[in-house]
Amino acid sequence: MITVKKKKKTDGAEEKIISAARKLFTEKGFDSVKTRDIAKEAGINLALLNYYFRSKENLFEMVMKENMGQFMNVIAGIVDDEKTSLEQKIEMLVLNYIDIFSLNPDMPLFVLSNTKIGDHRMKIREKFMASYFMKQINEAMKSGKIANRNPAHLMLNIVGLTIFPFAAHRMFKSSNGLSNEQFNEIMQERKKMIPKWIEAMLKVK
Amino acid sequence: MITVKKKKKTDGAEEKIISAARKLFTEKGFDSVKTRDIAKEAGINLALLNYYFRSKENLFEMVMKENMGQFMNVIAGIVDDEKTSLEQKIEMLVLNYIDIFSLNPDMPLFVLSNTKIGDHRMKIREKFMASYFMKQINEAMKSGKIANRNPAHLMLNIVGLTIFPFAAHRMFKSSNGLSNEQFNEIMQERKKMIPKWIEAMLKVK
DNA sequence: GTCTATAACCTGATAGAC
DNA sequence: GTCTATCAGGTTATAGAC
Repeated sequence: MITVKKKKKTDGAEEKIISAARKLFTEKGFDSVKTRDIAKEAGINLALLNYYFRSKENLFEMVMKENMGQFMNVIAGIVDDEKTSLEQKIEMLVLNYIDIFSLNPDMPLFVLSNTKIGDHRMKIREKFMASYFMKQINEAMKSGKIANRNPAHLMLNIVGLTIFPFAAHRMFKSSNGLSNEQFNEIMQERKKMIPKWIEAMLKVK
Repeated sequence: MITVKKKKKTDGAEEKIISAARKLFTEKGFDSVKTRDIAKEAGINLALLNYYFRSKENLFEMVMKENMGQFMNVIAGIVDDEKTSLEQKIEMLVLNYIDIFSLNPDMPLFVLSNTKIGDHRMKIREKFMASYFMKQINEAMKSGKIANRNPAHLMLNIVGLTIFPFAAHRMFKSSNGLSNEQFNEIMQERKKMIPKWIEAMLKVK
C-alpha cells in the first residue's frame, strides 16, 4: 500500500500568504492593505487567498494570533517570575523588547494604531496589571524604595524609553536620517543605558 | 451702494467639513475614513465635499497643512531661541508638547503611523536637526556636561517620555483602564517630573 | 451653494475550468 | 490546489436640477 503525501502545493503557498499578510498588515494596517496586494506579494492568485483563508478578516486574525501569542509568552515569562527582583525584571523587559522589536520594528506602531486588535491589546494590559511585577512595584512604592506616587509613571517610562524609538523608526530613518545599521546600533546602546536611566529616575522626587 | 456679503453658505460648511475631516482622519487614518463618513459628521452632503475640495486626497492635505503648520510654529519658536539654555528648552518642549497633545491626543499616533504625511514628518525632523537646540546639545556633549555619546539618545528620551503616553493613550484607557481625567492628571504630573528625570538621566554614564 | 442621482472605479469574494 | 473570469457591493467623484 502506498502512502500518499498530504498536500501537493507548489511551494508552501499557505505560508507564503501568511508571511506576506503579516508583512503588509504590520506595515500599513488592515484597511490600507488590499487582498490583491497580499496575493501579489505572496506571488499567488487572489482566489487562492480566499481558498485558504475564508476572508480578509480571518487572515488578519490568523496573523495576529501568531504575532501576539509569541510576544505574550516572552513577556509573561518575565513579569510573572516570582524569583527575580524588580530591577532584574525591568532589565529583562528592556532587553527582550529591544531584541524582539529589532526583528519586527513595525510591530509596536501596529499594535498601538490598529483598532482591530483591541482584544489582543487588552490582554497585554491585563497581563501587566495582574502580574507579580505590578505587585512588586506597588510594594516598592509603599516602602518608599521608589519615589513615584503612581505606578503608571514607571510603566510609561520603561515602555516610552524602550518602545517609542521603534514606533518612530520610520520617521527617524526617513531621508537624510539614520540607516538601519545606525538605528540598530543606537538600540543596542539603549539596552545598556535604559536600566541605568530608570534606576536614576526612580530616585528623583 | 449696498455692500454684498461674499459668501452666503448656510453655516460655514467649508469649516465644518475641514473640522470633521481632521477629527476622523486623525482618529482612524486615511484609508479607514470614507468620504461619506466625513460628510455625515459635517452634517452636509457628499457632493458638497467634492465641490469645496476636489478630492479626498486634497482634503487630507489641507487638514495636514493646518495641523502641522500650527504645531511647527510652536516647536520652532522653542528650539530656535538663542536666548534660552539647553535645560530651559527641554522644559519648554515638554510643557508645550503635553499642552498641545492634551487637546489633540490622537495626533502623535497619527503623525507616526500615517505614511501619507511623509513630507510633513521630514520637515519636523529637519527643523530639529538644523536647530540651535541641536547645536547646544552637541556643545554640551563635547564639554562633557552631559554624558551621552549620541544626541539621538537625548532626543529619543525627551520625546519617548513625553509623547509615547499619548501614542498609547487609547490602549491605556481601554476597558478597565484609565478615565480621561485620570490620564490627563498623569500627564500634568509628568510635566513637572520629566524635566527632572531628564536631568538625572543626563548624569548617568 | 447645496442637493439627488448616477457614473466610474475599486475591492472582497466566488464560480468553474484545469 | 491553482488559475481566470466575474459578480456584488462599496466608494470616490461628477452631472445636472434647484
